[in-house]
Amino acid sequence: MSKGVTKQSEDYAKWYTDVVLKGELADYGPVKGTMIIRPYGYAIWESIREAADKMFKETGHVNAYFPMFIPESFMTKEAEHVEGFAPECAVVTHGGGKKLEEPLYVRPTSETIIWSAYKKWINSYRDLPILINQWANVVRWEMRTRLFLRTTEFLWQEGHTAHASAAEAEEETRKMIEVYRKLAEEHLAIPVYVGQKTDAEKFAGAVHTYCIEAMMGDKRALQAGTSHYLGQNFAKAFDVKFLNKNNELEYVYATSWGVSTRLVGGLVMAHGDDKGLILPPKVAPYQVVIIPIYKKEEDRSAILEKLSQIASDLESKNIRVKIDDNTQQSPGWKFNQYEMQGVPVRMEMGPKDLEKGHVVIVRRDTGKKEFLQTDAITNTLVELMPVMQKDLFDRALAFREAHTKTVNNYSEFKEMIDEGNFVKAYWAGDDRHEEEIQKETKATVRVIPFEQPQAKGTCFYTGKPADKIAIFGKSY
RNA sequence: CGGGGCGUAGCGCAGUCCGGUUAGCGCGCCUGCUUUGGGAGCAGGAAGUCGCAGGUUCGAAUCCUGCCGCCCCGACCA
Repeated sequence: MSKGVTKQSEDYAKWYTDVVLKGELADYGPVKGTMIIRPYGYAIWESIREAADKMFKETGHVNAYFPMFIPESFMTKEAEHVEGFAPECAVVTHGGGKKLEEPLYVRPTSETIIWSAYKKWINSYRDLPILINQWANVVRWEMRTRLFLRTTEFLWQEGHTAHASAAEAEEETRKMIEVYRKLAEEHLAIPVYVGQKTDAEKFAGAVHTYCIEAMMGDKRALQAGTSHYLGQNFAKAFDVKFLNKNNELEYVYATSWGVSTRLVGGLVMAHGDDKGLILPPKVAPYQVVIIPIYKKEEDRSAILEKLSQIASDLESKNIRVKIDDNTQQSPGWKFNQYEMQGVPVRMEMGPKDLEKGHVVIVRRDTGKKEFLQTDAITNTLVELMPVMQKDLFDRALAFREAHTKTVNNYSEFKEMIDEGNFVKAYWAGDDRHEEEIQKETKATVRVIPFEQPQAKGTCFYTGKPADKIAIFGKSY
């Protein structure tokens, strides 16, 4: 196995795979498209999960769990939904050594099984809203898979809420896309465009879909989270009605929303460089890795004693620390390994440092080295963590802004897309126009941002008056 | 499903065209000694149904036939 990772400029896709495999985030499973999430990668997912779960609870949601097996008859109840999902579903036909009377779909998402339960639970407006989230695995038989970004089985959370009015459900849909924006920007340090999907890109079964959309290091777009306003589509399919305050029967209004382990892939591609991963402090399994350097046994014990003191001091301030005193690898090997794994800060201490009462600190994002007096370590690092978190966000934002171009006509559009940019332009086209553009340029409307300019304009493609701008890009 | 490529040690590969002793190399792994401030050195060692099945041949990783699997590009995809 070669030492480093492929350079981004040489082959970005290879770079990504190298970082994920050699950084020990994940490995391939035995079945095509499946993924083993290794402890280091899983720790990153756990951090994302904890942050998200906290926000869900703060917004009034509770967790529950629904079965993985869905009767075939459920899947076929919502026409658009079945059309969208049936081709990519795994189906169980046998159980207990016998052919099943009704095939069971392995959930690709849980709207159907959850709404079949909501039918039992909802009678009156007094039963609403229901604000349930579940953490689960889902299966989609994808043709082309990539670790974290698109795998046959993946982990995610799916919120499924039921409401007594369209307005309330719409408010929930918006509230949750805002939760995702915060998760991406404040926790993962990934800047995102927030807005609405076009009809061509929306969820199968939704009235409309909101999303957060991020730019990766190769300037391609990654859909990082979605929140769907489902209207009464699933309530009608599963006949879920409630008595409103006027004693009238009405179909229930629904939302669903999710983020997945894809976010881990987004994290890799939003911040990584030629040395590997760069983790924002908030998601890093350990924020500081401490590497002792010594030759003689007496140096070793003195250095380790000092370092464990420093480590427990940092831990008392809630900084996650790992001391690597493994003697099998050289310090140089460790430097490279932890850089590949994106640990925010490295601390070194050798005999000379111990003598002088300082340590060496190296920031992963800038590579800058500095000496720190031992009594200043804790305060300095406590202050450094939020600074690094912000710097990473700012850097990603500056990169995205530098590669988002505004255009006024189709030839400019093609040129800018060809160079790999996001394109921002007035848009009044429909599904058909979008398809034409995709055929010619591979780019699609990633999102129609909520944030819009005051002025109206002219659609760059159809020439019609347009009151919205859209963000186009090539996507993962 | 169409086009291209690849299956040889845990990983990455050479050897295949043109059949011929005991199938090599790098990394990793094991043992020992020396090392440790940017992927350590030396010595020794373990590890292979050459993707599977059949055929040709005195002899097959190598030639022939069939099959299986994987990767890349395209189609497809929240």
